[in-house]
Amino acid sequence: MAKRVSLWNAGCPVARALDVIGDWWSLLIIRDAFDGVRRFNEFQSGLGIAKGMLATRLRDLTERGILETAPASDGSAYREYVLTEKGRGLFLVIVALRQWAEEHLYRPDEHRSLLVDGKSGAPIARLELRSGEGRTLEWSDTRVNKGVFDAM
Amino acid sequence: MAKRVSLWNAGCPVARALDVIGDWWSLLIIRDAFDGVRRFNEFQSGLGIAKGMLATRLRDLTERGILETAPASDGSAYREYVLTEKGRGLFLVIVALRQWAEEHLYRPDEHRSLLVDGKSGAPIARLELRSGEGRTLEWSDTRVNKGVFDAM
DNA sequence: CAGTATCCCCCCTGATACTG
DNA sequence: CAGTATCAGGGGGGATACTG
Repeated sequence: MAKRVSLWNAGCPVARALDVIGDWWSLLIIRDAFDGVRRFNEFQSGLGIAKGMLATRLRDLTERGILETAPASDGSAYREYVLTEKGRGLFLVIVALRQWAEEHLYRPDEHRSLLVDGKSGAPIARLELRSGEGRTLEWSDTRVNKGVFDAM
Repeated sequence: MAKRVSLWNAGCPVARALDVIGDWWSLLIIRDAFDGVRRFNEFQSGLGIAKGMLATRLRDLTERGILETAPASDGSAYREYVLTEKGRGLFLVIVALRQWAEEHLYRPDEHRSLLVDGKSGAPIARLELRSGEGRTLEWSDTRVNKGVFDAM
């Protein structure tokens, strides 16, 4: 973020997304926020990030509308950082990363945290790509329409 | 990648995934690979990345099993970089990023590329989180089972 | 606890030149 | 075209000290 060259205007949503949350710390902060972390020091000690960096990241994410600050829920004098609706929209990105890592980055016997259905406790299903009508698609069944979003 | 502090062993699949593909260029290279880019110079001119950086990134991604090299398909003397099965597994990560950006980072009238069903040309469906039995879930319906060993 | 302010190093990254 | 080598800078990011 705040990098020399921005791909914000590249017309590719992937590039624009990475322009906003594509640095190494942001998604980890967001992941922690999904796990219920709200306070500065919780983020700091949990991530092992330098305080200055964390302050910068929290400010950036807030400016970009992914986090917002709220008065402390426990009545203390400090702010809490919570995900906005826009921020919560990143949940599927986190899940996709998690599922890929589970399938390709772990040995079967390795211990890891697991995302489960809150009620049943059963693991959630693999994300699937579907057509508008609900057919399951592979990557090779898709194609990218370059900028053909004509001026309606 | 190759950063001072690695979260590889953190027991959180998200952290481990970011450790491997969490830098800014990697996902853009992978996105281009999904779009059919295979040659060094195609990546270089398409991304505007410095040649040295690109060489490093391609090497890293190859070492990590996300890309592999193949002899040029057109008979020329050079290598091509193509996604492995592990690399192709990142497609849903790209799609999730794309969908989030489309929903939260674009004005309705803004020009952008579009991922469509290769046959019908219709846009693909929004990814959905589902329980093992197929029920649609929200973030708030889930919980993370911390691994046995590591905190996080 | 929740930051801000400094210092400073290292490495990411770009630019350029060189090679096969 | 497909890289490698080298140099230079800027800022990411850690450590520490300081403040309310």
